[in-house]
Amino acid sequence: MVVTIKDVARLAGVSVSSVSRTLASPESVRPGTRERVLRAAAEVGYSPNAAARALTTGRTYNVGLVVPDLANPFFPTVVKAIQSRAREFDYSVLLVDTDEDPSAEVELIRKLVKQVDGFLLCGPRAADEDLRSFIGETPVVTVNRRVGPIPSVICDHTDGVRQAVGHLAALGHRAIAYVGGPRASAVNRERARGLRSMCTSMGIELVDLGNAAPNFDGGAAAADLVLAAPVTAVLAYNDLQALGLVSRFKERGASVPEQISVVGFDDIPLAGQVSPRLTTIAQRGDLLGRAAVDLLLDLLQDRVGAGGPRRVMPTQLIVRGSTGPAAA
Amino acid sequence: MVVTIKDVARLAGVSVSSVSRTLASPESVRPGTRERVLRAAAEVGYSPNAAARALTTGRTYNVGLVVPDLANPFFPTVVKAIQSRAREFDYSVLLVDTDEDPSAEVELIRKLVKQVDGFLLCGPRAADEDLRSFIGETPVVTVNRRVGPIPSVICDHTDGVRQAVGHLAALGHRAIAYVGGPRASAVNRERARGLRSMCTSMGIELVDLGNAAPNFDGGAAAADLVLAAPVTAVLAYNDLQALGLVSRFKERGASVPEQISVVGFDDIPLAGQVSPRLTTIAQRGDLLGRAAVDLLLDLLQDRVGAGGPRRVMPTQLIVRGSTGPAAA
DNA sequence: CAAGATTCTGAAACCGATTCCTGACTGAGG
DNA sequence: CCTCAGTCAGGAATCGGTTTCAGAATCTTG
Repeated sequence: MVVTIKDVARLAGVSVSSVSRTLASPESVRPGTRERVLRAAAEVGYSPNAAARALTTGRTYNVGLVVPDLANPFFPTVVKAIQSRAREFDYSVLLVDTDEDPSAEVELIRKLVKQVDGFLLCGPRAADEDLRSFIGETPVVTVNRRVGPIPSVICDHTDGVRQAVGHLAALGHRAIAYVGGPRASAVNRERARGLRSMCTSMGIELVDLGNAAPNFDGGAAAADLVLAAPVTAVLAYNDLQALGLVSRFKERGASVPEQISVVGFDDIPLAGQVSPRLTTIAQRGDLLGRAAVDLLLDLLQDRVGAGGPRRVMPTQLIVRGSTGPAAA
Repeated sequence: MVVTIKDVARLAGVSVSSVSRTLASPESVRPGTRERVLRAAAEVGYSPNAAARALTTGRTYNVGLVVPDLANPFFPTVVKAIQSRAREFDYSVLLVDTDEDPSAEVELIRKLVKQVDGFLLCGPRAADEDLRSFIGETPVVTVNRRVGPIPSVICDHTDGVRQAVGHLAALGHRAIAYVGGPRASAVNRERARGLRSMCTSMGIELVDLGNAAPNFDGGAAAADLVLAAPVTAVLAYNDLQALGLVSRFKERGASVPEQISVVGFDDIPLAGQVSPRLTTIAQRGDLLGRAAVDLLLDLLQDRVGAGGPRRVMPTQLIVRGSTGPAAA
């Protein structure tokens, strides 16, 4: 049988109120009582029923975590960090994978709204107005996306792009291509925008190759477009794409970085392990996840964190073997 | 304000019981009433409070999902499948990543036990007796591990090993090495055991290189051991290790598969995309996850599935470029 | 059309906690 | 020794649903 607070109360010879109080704020109860209650609780192995607690307090101690695609190695890093940080505060994580589907995303959030105290939306794909519709209803923190007044934790992608373009320019590249990610991805839009303005200001020609799937095959498919374009370097939306590019370049006999330089995004674990090792713009998924949890928890406590409702994390260009001087 | 069942009842001009009934079993209520209730519910945008429901029914509609390490690309596949299958039945997934720590695993399960209807334990690392201690307390399904009478969904790793050894033997290999995974991994034990018996019966010499970390670096570290051993082929505990092996072999100037053949395990997405493409023993994480959810849900309905409390999924050797005829 | 069978509906108990409110007890001070 | 303030503990209401039970409404049937 399940043991409830009543069992503990009976065993300790006190009322349920006293048990509840003892567990919630031990100092509000006399030492003798406290002693007996704790002993009784330990004896029967009592642990409170989360549903009952949620019902009275209105707090579930759950957070909803929404990711577009767990198969993208960047997200597990974030999810791990979120899960572990949330646990520290006794919060559990309800995970939802939307498979890059904006409408599924909205629907799933709707369904979960009563089961969680708030949401962490990683790279949400839904439209701004849909996301905005949740404000007021439930606390939300977006990760790597900025939507109006919604608190967010983002990486400074613009700065990352700046570093990458600077790096390529220094290597003598005068024309570079960009392989885009999902149209619905805010990160993609921000990178593309940053890239345009950066290239313009540095006098570098930018060839936009449109949107490709944010995975290995998407990159491989785009590789031939790159080779057909008058460029000596290519930036990919993420590392998986970059790996796909490199792989297809090899097949086509285009050597990296001698003939073409490749820059990825994210610095997934494998990026530094393949050959050639991938030059990439790193974002620290673990820091991102941790900061997102902290921000959401601040929100839940009604203390808007000292850092305000948005936090920006640095990005860093990691130069490895996939970039080199521009081909003549 | 939040809308409750009372608001719906008032608006529809019926009692809360009728609203509850209408939503739970529409056929038990007169069409006219049903009509009004549904209209009212839609109008105010009612959705039931999960905590309240859990309190009365004793069912949370949550399942606990425990994985050792989400960063291992095999697990996201499983998690995605589990999440999506669970959603079909309106179950939510509480995700826990134990970071390969057996004691954390037990502790986390304990903490979640009141919040879920049951657990899915993917490749649990805890000791048999610890896992057994949960039986009776809460429904549990283990994935890729068999513990006494606990219902489980596993891949036929022994058969996978059989296929791999047969493949290598046919290629003329007479001595092979095995790079092990985590000591706490049941899959590792099963593979090692199957490997031993298979090699014995086929007259192939097996060199056990002990346990390595189940990731790229673990494989890279083991590569030198492999080269120092009198073998012409190596089986790794998983694909990440295999990739690490290949990478380090390249650095050492040992060509794959000419000088040494490499076989991985799992068939993670990248396995078919690197060069040389990895020969590997595939296990379908998606099928595994889906079957695990179905089994757990059967358990929760007290109908032990037609397939009984254990289900075995096939494994399949995928022959690609990393294996070839044994070096002379 | 009345009586009995059947179908629907509403009132109320209940799930397991939290928390407000009140009364009992304690100790201090006069 | 009595009063009063302050501390501590218990009773009861409450959260938002589900479900049992009994009575009301409807339908059959003779």
